[in-house]
Amino acid sequence: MTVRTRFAPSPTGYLHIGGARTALFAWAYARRHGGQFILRIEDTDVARSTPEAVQAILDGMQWLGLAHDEGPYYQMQRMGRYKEVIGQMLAAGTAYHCYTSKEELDALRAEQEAKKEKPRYDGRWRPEPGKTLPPPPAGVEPVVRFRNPLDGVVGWDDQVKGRIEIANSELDDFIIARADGTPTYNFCVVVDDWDMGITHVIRGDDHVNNTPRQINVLKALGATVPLYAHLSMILGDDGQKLSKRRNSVAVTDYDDNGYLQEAVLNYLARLGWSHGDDEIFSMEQFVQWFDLDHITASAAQFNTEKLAWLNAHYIKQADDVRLAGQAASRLARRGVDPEAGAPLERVVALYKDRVANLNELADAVEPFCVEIHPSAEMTATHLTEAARAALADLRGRLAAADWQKAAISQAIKETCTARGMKMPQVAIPLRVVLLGQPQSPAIDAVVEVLGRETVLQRLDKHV
RNA sequence: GUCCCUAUCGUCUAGAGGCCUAGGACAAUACCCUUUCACGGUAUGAACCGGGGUUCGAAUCCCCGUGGGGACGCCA
Repeated sequence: MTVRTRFAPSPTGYLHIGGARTALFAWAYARRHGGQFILRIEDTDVARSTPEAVQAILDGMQWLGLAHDEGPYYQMQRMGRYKEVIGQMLAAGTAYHCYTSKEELDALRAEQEAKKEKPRYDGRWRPEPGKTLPPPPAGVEPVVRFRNPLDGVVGWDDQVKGRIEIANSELDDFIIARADGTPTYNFCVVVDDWDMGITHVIRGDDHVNNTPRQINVLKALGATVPLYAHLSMILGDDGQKLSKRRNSVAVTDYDDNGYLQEAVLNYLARLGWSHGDDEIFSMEQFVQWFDLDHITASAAQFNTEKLAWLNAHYIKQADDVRLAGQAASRLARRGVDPEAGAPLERVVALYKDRVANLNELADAVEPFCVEIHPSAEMTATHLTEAARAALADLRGRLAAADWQKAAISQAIKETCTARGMKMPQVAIPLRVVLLGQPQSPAIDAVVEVLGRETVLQRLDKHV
C-alpha cells in the first residue's frame, strides 16, 4: 500500500505557520515512504473562501518548497460526487431527512444548555423500526442527517496521541447536507479522503473531535478507515493562541521579515518533532528521519529567538550570490539602486556571519550603495580635531596605496604610528566617515570592498 | 455544563521502569578571542505540576486533583 497524505486548507486567509507545519509533516511523511502528497482546497464555505486566499496558500507552499503530487482538488468542483453519495446513503438508510427548523434547533439547544446538558440533536426525525414519524411539514426543505450508531464506542489509534475512544452516545446525528442541498465539511472530508485513497490523515488536533463522526460515516460507507495523526497546535511567542494581531502568522511574512526558507522549515520541523539531539538538519535529512513516533502530543510555543538563531546559521552557510540577490531585491524595494556601489557579493560576504536576517543584511549593505549622512551627533562624538587630522593623513597614504587588504591595513597602521594613536582611535572615526556607523567588520576589508574612489570621496567630505 | 486531548529547565525538546546525581538546543550570565560591533569558543545557573498507588525500583505505568487547550453549528 503506498502512502497517500494530504493537506486540506480552507482558503479563508493566508497559509499560517500552523498550517505550514501540518503541510510540512504530511509532505515529509509521504516523501519518506515514497508516497503521494495531495493538496485539496476545502472551499465549501462560499461566503469566506476567496481566490486570493487560494493563491496565497499556493504561494506559501511554493515558498516553502512543499510540492504536491496531486491536486489541487477543489471541493466546490466535487459537488456532484457528494450529492451522489448522499443519495446512496439516503437509499441505504444510513442518512435521513430532517425537517427541524433552525428555530426549533435553537430552542432545543437553549433548553439543553439550561439543563446543563451537552447540546445535541434529539433524533426527532430519525427513522426507527416501529416509530411513526410526523408528516413532513409543507414548504420546508429538509436537511440530511447521518444516522449515527446509538451505542458502542468509536475508537482509533491516533499516531500521535495514542488510543482515543469516544462513546457513540456522545455523538448526535449531524447534518451532512444543508437544506439547500450543499454538503457540509465533515461529510466532504470523508468522501474526499475515501475517493482520494488517503492512507494517513495528518492534521491539526482541533479535528480530534471530528474524527469519530468521520469514522462512523466511513464505516457506513463501507470505506477503509485511514490512520490518523493529530498534531497539537502552535502557540504564539507569548504562550497565547496565534493571532494575526500579535504574531507573524502568514508564512510569507517570514519572507518579508528576512527569513530563509530552510531556516523556517528547519524550525518548524523541530517544533513538535524531534530526532534525538539534532537541531540543525536539511530537508533531505528530515525526510529520511521523519516519523510519527516522535511527534509531541502537547502544544508547542513558538520561539522567535530560536528561529532567528537558525536563520543566522543558514545565512552564514548561504552562497554569496544568493545573498547578494536577496540584498539587492530588498534594497530595490527601498528605492536603493543595488548596482550603485561596491559589488554586492563582496559586501555581503563581509556581513553574512554578523546578521540574523536578510533585512539586517540589506541594512548593512545599504551604506555601500548610497551616499551616507552621518548624524551631527555621530560626527561630533567621533570626528574630533585629532581624528580629522589622522584621517587626512590616512587619506594621503590610501591615495597612494596598493588597493588590497594588506596594503590598506599597512596604511592604517602607519597612520596610527605617525599620529601616536591607537588603532580604534583611527578606525572608529574612519568607520563613521565611510559607513556612518562606529561599528563595522574589519576596517581594512571594508575599505577594500568600498573601493578607492568612494573611500577617498567620503574622506574628502569630512576632513 | 458535557466530552476529548494535554502537562520535563523561561522556550523547543531527549527520555518508552533501573543507563537520570534528568541530556541537547535557543535564551540568560560569566570569561576568552578581538582593531570596534558582531561572529566564534569555554563555562555556569535553570525543569520531571500536586497527591495517592503499582513495583525491589518511576520523569517513565495506574488513579484523583490542578493548570492549559480543544470540541459540542444548516463554519471549516
